[in-house]
Amino acid sequence: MFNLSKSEIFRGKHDFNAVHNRGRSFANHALVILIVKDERYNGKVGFAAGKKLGGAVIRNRVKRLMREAYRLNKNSLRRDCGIILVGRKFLVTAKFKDAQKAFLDLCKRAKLLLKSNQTADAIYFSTL
RNA sequence: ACAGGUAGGAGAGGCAAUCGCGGGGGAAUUUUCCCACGAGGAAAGUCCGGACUCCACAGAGCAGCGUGCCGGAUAACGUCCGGUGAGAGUAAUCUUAAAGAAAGUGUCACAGAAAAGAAAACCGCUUGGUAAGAUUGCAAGAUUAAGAGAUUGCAAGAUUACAAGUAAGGAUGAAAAGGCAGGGUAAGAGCCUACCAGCGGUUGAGUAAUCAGCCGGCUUGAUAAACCUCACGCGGAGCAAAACUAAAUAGGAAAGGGUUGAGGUUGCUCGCUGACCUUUCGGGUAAGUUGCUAGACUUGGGCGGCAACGUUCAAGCAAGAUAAAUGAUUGCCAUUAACAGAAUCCGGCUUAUUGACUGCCUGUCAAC
RNA sequence: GUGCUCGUAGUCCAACGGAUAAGACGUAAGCCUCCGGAGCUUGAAAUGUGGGUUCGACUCCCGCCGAGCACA
Repeated sequence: MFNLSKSEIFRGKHDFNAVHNRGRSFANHALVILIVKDERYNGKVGFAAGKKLGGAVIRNRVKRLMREAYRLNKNSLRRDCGIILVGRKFLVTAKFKDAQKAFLDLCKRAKLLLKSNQTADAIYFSTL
């Protein structure tokens, strides 16, 4: 249910450039979302963290936070587009709950959420 | 007890549950389940040294670069260990690119007399008596009534100029051609002597750097992290190395050069190799597999060595990704805790770093 | 992975091993003006950082920090 395997994540310069050039962007203090509406992508996602944020440890942490937020909520998102998440400085010191909240807010603004579904938290706790 | 020095290990989360990630193994058989494993002391900087791969299994000379007290360790090193000299500290201890300045060249600002040929005389000191000469003494003596006394000669002579000697003293400077004391001298000077420093020789100790003793002559600025000399070392490129498989209109086209030798082999000259190379135009790929982790390996013990380390025995297998794997939530216990993420692999160096801990040593104070 | 270059006032730049670190623009104060501008005068302001060599270091050497470039 909450798997996120390699085949669902963008690989290579080619895909990143394509989304970056054609996509629409939404941003808040924590992260930036780039979206391209294309059914071929089938809900693939990419994670990025620039060198400005810090060293390898910090960039890894930012990417992990974003991936966890995406993984736990991906069933309530639309699947007919490709997404790239770019980390911002807030995530360096943020806790997971704050990161997830920021992510969901941004998804609402980008109209990525499926209306009929329960909230992500409800799904999460029902599996426990 | 306080202060300091030094060596060292460990390096902040642990346990349980749930959801996930990476490659591996197994079961199942087409997408699931199970199992164990999964970042560091610096993984970093890329500052050195190797292994490995390809180019002659790696060649010669010059150039270039690096290292630089001595001995040892090591695969190797610019690393480490032990020792010597020099410097710092009351001491424990620490620091040290520490060969050669008598092969040659360069530089040494300002100041100062002089800054590198044993050179140089500004002040000072001494001698000469060459020149000038205030003044003093003695003698002669124009003029004069006398007092006075021009002038001349001889002697002494402050002082000035000149000549010569002198580097002990002053002044300048970071540095002034050994230091200090005595003798010596016209005044001075290694001119002579003792001690110290340095130089050369020699004897002894030590593998050696070096140390100690004796003798000798009598003294040589600093800088080589300036050029340089000497000794030693270094062939080049790097896992995007290298090999294989596949795909792409696809072993493309044009011009130029080429077995009378293209290109490669860091720069040049040789030597070696031996068929492609360069530019332009047009068009693409940038995918997979191997390399890829069992090794100068890890842990523990014995033996040798002051030590670095070597050797031997036993046990063990411990990441292998490729937009690149360690995270999230809850509970309990600790506690609010650093720097930080493998990318072919090892040995070092350097830098970043929380709160503590352990061993040994030194100094001061107190008590016995 | 490999190789190379560069760090000097707020900015752009100079500077043989000899210092009080030069210049331009900007900036501060004053003069001038009814006010401002222009002009004139006078200032302030720097060697990325820690060591070493040297009598003396922006300069030479070593270690860090930062910036940039090139190749595969």
